[in-house]
Amino acid sequence: MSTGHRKRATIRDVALAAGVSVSTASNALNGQGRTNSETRDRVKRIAEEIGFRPNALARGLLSRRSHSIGVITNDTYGRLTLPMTAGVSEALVDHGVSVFLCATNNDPRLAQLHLEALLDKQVDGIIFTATRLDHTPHVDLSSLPMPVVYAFAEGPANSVSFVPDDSQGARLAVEHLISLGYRRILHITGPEDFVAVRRRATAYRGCLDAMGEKSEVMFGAWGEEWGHEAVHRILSRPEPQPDAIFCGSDETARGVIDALRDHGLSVPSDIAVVGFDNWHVVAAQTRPALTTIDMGLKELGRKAGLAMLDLTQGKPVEFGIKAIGCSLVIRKSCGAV
Amino acid sequence: MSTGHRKRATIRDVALAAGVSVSTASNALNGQGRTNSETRDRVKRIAEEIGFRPNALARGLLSRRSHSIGVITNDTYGRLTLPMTAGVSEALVDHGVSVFLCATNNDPRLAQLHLEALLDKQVDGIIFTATRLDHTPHVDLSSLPMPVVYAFAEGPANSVSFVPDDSQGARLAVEHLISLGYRRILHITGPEDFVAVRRRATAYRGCLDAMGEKSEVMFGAWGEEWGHEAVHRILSRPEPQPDAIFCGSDETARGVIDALRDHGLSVPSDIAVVGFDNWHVVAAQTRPALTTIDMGLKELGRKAGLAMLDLTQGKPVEFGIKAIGCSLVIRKSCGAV
DNA sequence: GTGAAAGCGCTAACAC
DNA sequence: GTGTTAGCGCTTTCAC
Repeated sequence: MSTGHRKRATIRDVALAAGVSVSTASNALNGQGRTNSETRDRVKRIAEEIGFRPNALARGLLSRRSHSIGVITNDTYGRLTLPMTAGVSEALVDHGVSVFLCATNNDPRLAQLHLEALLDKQVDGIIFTATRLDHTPHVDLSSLPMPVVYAFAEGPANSVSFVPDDSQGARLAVEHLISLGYRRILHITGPEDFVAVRRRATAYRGCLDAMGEKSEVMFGAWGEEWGHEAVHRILSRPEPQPDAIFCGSDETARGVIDALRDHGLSVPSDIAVVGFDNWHVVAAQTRPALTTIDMGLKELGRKAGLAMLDLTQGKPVEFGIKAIGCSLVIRKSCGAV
Repeated sequence: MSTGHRKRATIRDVALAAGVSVSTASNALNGQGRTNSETRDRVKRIAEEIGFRPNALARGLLSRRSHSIGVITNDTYGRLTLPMTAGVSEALVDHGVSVFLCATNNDPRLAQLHLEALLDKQVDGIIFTATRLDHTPHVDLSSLPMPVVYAFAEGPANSVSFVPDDSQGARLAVEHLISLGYRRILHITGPEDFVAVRRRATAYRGCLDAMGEKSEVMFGAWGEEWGHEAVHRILSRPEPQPDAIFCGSDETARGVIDALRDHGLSVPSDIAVVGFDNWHVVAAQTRPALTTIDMGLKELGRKAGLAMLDLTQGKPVEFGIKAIGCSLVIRKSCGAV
């Protein structure tokens, strides 16, 4: 059985077979310079026949563009990284750019190792990504010989960053509840030291303030357990109870919904619930299925990829932190028709 | 503010600064040939000082080794791919090998595009990965000019493949139940057309047959909903009821546990439950937390990475499909102390 | 021990 | 239009 480890055809083989010089072959293949259309077609046909593919290493050496970029992430689990990286990759593959994925596992040594490998490989740019917006790289990205883009992370002021618009996402959720007539809306969310948590909470308060309604935020751990605990707490205090709960994560929302059911309250007729993340495995399987906010991570990745493309091509790119709009996904837990 | 886009130091700069020729600098840096130890140290020191890093493109062009490999996956969601790729990457980063991640999204055009980009970039090898063992690549990997390794996928007989040992994993689960005294063990699992589902079911039946106990397998869709439905079905038939349920996925197990609770049965005192996957977001948050089987995906990725390393270095690698052992993770739903 | 020269595969000036 | 030449950054004979 052929292992297929035959030597690969080079442009010399093409030139030889076509009876032209290497440079003519190159010109013909790349449509550069003046080439007789007949020779050009012949060269192209022969290249196709012998399965010639240009060596990107050689090209890169000359052009100083490797057509590859690196994505550095601290996320091994993949919930945020993979959709985002898929978006990046999708934006770039049509331009022949491939993506090195480097998971640092929050280990500075690993981060440094990966970074050095990327630099050696002459990547055209680096995208830094993290599990939380206020996470900082374990390596110095401030003076690299190539552009750096931050995705789901906030870089320094003179950099290009893309983050989900947490404020707008929270507003989307709360305004949805308000439009359905809910007024006593509670916010159960994650730990206050997450910047995203604070932004969502602030936006939530803003909406209720504008309506002249009271607001209340309960900070806690991420996860379902906190949802249970929070519900127990509020149900054991005097009336009036909230008529809707906006949760800072789908996991918390799931905990909230389960706890409400345990207490004999039904969602959404007794209390409506909206989550945040649209993490399918959670949101689609709560009972009832969860109305939630989608951060559009893939699109965020696509935007980051396109910005990187522009940067590598020397096109002007607006600096600063760009907030990407979230969208509302309506399921049964609130507002389904 | 410096953008840092200064021209990078080449080996010529090092040679110039050290007052030696380029070839001597090269020898010194790589410890090749005969070099005066004093010159060698000087060259190395100067290289360090001016921040010289060898250009991997130039090196690769010469050595025909790019020190990069490609991972092709159809998984955009990331549950399986990312831990595995992290394992691959972890095994390789210390050897200076970086990993291109290519998500095909099950689109043949995209798969072809990615494959061509990888070939052009002279990757030293390709690892193919999928969301299910019996998924086939959308591109022809049979006669590539570099080695191919299959991870969580079964390649042709003359290839190197790593898969979880589904049979052993299932046995682990069932034997755990048996050792705890359970005898009427039911298996609620996924769709029968998955090879992994069939293997787990066969191993399950084998264990019960060996004990002289009856076995029963219920195939269905993956997901929690199927868990609910299956429980409703069994509880509405005549006695005797199972005393334990082995589920083919954590999601199904979660559905089963929730449904049992709805019916006033408690886990594990009335019925014990074991899952499969150890998908943290599911397994850790069921009530009670789920005893389940871990497929060791990261380790599987590491093994695949190491095999790839050997292949690229021309070392002998055993062909065929290697099954990687699963492990039992004990939580509250069965067997916790 | 060290350096000059050749060449990996490709592209871009510049003659012809 | 086409071919010759030079060179991207590096490693590797092979003289000296």
